[in-house]
Amino acid sequence: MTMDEEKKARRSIGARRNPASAEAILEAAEAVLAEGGHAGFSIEAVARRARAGKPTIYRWWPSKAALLLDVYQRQKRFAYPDTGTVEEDISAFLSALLANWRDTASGAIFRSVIAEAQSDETAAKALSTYAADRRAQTGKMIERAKARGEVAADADPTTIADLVSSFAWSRLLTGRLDTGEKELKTVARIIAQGMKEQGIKEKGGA
Amino acid sequence: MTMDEEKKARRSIGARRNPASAEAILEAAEAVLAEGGHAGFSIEAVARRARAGKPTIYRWWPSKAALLLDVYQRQKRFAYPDTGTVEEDISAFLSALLANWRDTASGAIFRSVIAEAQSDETAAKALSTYAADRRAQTGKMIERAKARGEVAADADPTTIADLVSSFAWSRLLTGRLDTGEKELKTVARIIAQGMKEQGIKEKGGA
Amino acid sequence: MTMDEEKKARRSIGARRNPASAEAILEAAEAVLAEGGHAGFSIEAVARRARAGKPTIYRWWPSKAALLLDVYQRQKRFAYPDTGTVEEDISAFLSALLANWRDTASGAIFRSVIAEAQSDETAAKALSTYAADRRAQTGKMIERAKARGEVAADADPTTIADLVSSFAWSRLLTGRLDTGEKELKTVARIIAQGMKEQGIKEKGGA
Amino acid sequence: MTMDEEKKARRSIGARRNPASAEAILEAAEAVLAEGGHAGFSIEAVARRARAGKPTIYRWWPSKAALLLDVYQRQKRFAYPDTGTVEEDISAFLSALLANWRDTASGAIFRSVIAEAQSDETAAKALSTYAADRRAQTGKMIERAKARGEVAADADPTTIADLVSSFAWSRLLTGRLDTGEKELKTVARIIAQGMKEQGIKEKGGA
DNA sequence: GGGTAATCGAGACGGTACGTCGTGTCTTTCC
DNA sequence: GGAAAGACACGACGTACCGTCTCGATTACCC
Repeated sequence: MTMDEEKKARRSIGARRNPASAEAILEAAEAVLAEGGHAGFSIEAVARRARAGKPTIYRWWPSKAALLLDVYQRQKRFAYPDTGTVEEDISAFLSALLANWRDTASGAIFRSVIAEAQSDETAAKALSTYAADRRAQTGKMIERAKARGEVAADADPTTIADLVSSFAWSRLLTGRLDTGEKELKTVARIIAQGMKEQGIKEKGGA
Repeated sequence: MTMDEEKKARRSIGARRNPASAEAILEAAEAVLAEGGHAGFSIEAVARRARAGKPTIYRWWPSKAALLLDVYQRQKRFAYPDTGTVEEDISAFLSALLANWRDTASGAIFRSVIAEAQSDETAAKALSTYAADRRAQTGKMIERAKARGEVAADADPTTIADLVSSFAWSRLLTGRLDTGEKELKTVARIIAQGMKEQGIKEKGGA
Repeated sequence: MTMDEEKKARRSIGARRNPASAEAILEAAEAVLAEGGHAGFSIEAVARRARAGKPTIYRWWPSKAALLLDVYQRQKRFAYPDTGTVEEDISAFLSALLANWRDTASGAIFRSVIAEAQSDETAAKALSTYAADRRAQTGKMIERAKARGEVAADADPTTIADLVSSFAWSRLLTGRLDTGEKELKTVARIIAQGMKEQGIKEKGGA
Repeated sequence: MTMDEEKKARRSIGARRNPASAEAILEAAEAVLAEGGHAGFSIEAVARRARAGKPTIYRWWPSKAALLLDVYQRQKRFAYPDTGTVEEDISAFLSALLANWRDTASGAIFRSVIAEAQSDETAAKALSTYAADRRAQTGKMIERAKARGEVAADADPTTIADLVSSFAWSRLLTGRLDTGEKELKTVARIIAQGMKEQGIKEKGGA
């Protein structure tokens, strides 16, 4: 079936987008990225692998960044942990995130998105939006903690979330995804500890 | 002077590196980056602008990233603060770093370095070495705090330094260098607070 | 017209070779060779002059020599003589060949081809193929003579053809294309005479 | 001894040419040519192999061609055969010449000289002189035959010699030095036979 | 139900940049 | 002043992709 569909070159299905081609291109892009990393990722390589014409790609994705983003969107997300304490939540979150990046193509893909965003305006905007959304999601962990009274009332959840994901980004971008559980726990503990007294210090410091 | 010196093509000054060429190449690299951004930055363009041969560049800088890093370090003039408390040290450090990235070309340059490192293996290595060095430098702030008894004895200075610089990287890479002083202070406080109790928790957790 | 046609950059005309590009490249190659000689002949220079991309040249001509050979064959307009006797055929052939080399650019071009073949393997192959083809063509003169009974039945036409063209090559390579008709006739006579008795001797020698 | 002399870098021996360097350069040039052919032959490669500085080479040999010619001159020549009949003389000469080119570095060297002569004026002149000298030498074989009455009185020895060596050149330049004895004998026979009747035909043809 | 229009794979096109090699010139240091 | 050493500006090498194009075949939609 898959064979019948993909063995022979896909053809036009009339004056409209062929979903099979779109699918094949996204899959090929993911595979190319997983195998060769950002360095080996080129429209040519994707077209070759997808047995698609370059113009077909350019028709639907105006830039490398657009394709990259679409590929990243296809990646499925893992669930946010809810362990009962914010420290363990953070630790589990970091552990799951790094493992996901390490064990699937997501890591390579996200690295590419970030890299692309440094020179491509569209990618930058998309990444910015995406990151803000993630921070909001991650912030919910903090808000839960706040509701439990684990965290100072005036601590900003998104700033804390930012701190957590910054750490993960940094490990991704410098190829240190094999961070041990112990270090992750240390980081989680620092952040969790730091949040507690937040309010008191704020008053005193101002 | 500059004219007289640079008008005619530089020549070899014997079997050793010509500092004038090195200087011209770094200057040209900076200029090319400033004008065309990361996208327009190529060894060819730098060579053209510096009136240098490509092999001269490749002789001294094995990769695009190595050159970029040199340009970055050449431009960055940056003093590590020593205020007396680790919280203020971190806050001042972040504030100065982000301001430096925001107000000079060095932010754009460092973004390029990071982007480059995502596709080029030698670039990754160069960045890795550089980042480790920076962590060690930043770690000294933490060690000073430790000596003063501000920090739990078994807190790892480089992990803390990593957390601090991760935050800065993340702001750089997502174009949020205009972070307000207040937020920086918050971040500094969280980390500083978190470090205090580190030891106790570690014992309990182990 | 030529202006209108060539002023703007040629484009692809679909997934097939663009004859206009091929033509422009061959013309440019000829011009470059005429102006700079073998020393100044480079693929880069041809591409520049033809306003063609280097890959377009490499796509169709695997080596410098292949391009040179095409230029040579494009320019050489050359009819094999058929005078009725092999001696006069050879004499006329040599005379016409040397005159063609002397009076047009083709001599210089063919010199380049031979020179190129001494260092480039693919060039050597290209020349080898071409030379074998030429020997076969020239050999037809001998075969006609054989049919007329002018030549011993077991004389190998290609060996004879080789002897004839060797003489021409040697004159080309040592810049002695102004060989007088008389000497050419002498050479033709020796070879023609020598062929006659070939068979008898061969028997005796074996 | 050779070790002691060559192991350590040669030094200047004062304000005059160091014969050891000249020798080392010529030997290196020969070796490079033998190993890599004309393609691998470069002043750089020779300098590397001879452990000599490039300027030292340029000081004494103004061009690649000059060095090449010097290398060729160093090759020792084989003796001209004198078998008693011109046909066997020619056959033996061709056989020895091709074997020499095939079995020693001479072949590669001479190919290079010829190639170089196609673009370098100096080399062209030197080759021209050398070839004329060789023709004169080879011509002596013919003159001996003439004295024995084997050859028509008015046959020009150098033209015949030219025909013979042309054949050899052609085989060298097209990489066909493994020509069998039989074919060489055929060629020798044709030329020898052709010379006999030379005079008679000349009269008739004129 | 026949013409039009947009799609598809394919791959050539003019370009730019890659990283390497060789050129011939230069200068310094040592003899 | 010769020689080793090696840096220098230059420019060609052959390859990889870029983004654009034109092609011929293939439907779906609209008159």
